[in-house]
Amino acid sequence: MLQLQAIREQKDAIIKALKKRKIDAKPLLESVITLDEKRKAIQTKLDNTLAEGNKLSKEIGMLFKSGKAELANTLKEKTGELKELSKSLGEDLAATAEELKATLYQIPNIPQESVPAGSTEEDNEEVFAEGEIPKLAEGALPHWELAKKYDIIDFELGVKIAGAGFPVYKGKGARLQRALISYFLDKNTAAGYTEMQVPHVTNEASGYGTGQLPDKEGQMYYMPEDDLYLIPTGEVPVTNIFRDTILNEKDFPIKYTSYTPCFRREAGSYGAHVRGLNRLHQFDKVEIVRVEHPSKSYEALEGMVDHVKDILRELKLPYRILRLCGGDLGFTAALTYDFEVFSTAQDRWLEISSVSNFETFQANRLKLRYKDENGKKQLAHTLNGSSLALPRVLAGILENYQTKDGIKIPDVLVPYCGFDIID
RNA sequence: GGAGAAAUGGCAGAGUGGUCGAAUGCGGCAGUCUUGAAAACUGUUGAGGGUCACACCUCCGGGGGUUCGAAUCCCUCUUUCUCCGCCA
Repeated sequence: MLQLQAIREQKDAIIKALKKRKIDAKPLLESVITLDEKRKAIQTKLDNTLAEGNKLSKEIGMLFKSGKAELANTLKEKTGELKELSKSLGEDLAATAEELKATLYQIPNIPQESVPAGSTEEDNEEVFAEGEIPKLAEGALPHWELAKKYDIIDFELGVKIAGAGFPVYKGKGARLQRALISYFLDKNTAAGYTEMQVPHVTNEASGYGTGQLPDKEGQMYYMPEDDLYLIPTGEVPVTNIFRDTILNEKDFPIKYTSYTPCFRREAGSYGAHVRGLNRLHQFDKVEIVRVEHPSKSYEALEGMVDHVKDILRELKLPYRILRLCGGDLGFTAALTYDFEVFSTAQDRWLEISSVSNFETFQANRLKLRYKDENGKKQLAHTLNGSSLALPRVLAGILENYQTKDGIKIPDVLVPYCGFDIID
């Protein structure tokens, strides 16, 4: 959520910056300003009415004490009027504030300067690429066929138990998943991230805090009986640790990592690109989350990017890094780097990590602040990234490491797996 | 799931109808003292709106009500604790 003050002071600059997202924010911003002015006017009127009422009440109290009951009773009539007035003003105020909030919720984050303009993923900017794309033998298979051949992932069994998009990992497949989770967590904690285990469901307030609500309402599994959402990413519970929090400057940097399953309804997905592990309703992910001083957040973002690079290097997977264009940028992000692994057998890039700086956008919703050196409260910056998402890394490993003898396990994972080939 | 008790500032904990945004202690911050630190002493220290700055307004778990006036009384929801039941 953008800050009201920023909208008031830099309306035109914000409209211009939001054009990178291919949206015309002018009407929204203008109605924010109008609504805010209206809110203030009503608030002032209400405050004055209440102040008058408070004053009268005190006088009445004094009069009763000094035995002037008659005079007190006359004043009571006056307070009755004030009470009715403040009630209706209060209703106006609530309605206006609600409308203002609803409008603010519709405005996405301002893209950072370096974000390229553009509307689709075609316009994303490749900023880095590394790793050899392996030459596979004739007849190399996509991962869903390898999964069947070596009996390590059973998609049909998942359909029986839950539905499409909920695979069952078996034997060495399951062990490889667990190995990846442990390996990622070990890498993250070695880099100074504190491991957290968090709830896999969240309440509505948490959904609003990180921006999944109201923007992505239909993408989350929702349990009406308990008014809870299954988390679409560990970002939600981990970042919400800091909702309604005032930090001290010395608390920075805050670095957390957490392994969670992620649940996504993926309404509207279809086609070949959702085959196998490419797009699932439930998948595992290890997330890194940072809360930073605004002056350090881009340094932190680069640090996170380097960290993910390091992991992909160790796994020896060919990857590239994209800077997302305005049109592809998530609602809440100011700058996002996507990591993609090349799947040789599918001959396409698979997104395996997304690393973003949200600047103050989430912090404003979360009311996540810190006290600066003058004791003034400022919004902190939040960041997060996948480190890493499991299924597509798994797909990448299966496809790129296949040989005629079986699927070799990347060296770094062998100690975690306890075997070096799936055959 | 059943019975009872409770919810107040970073924490602990007073406050049962007006002068209470709230005693006191701890913690935090600043200062005095000290070579430095500790101790001691002094001061300061909740959040939001509003204002150039004041004034002023709101907030004592959430929502509603009684009253001229509510942290305090009533209703309701939520959460926590204790006991019982069930249970990984």
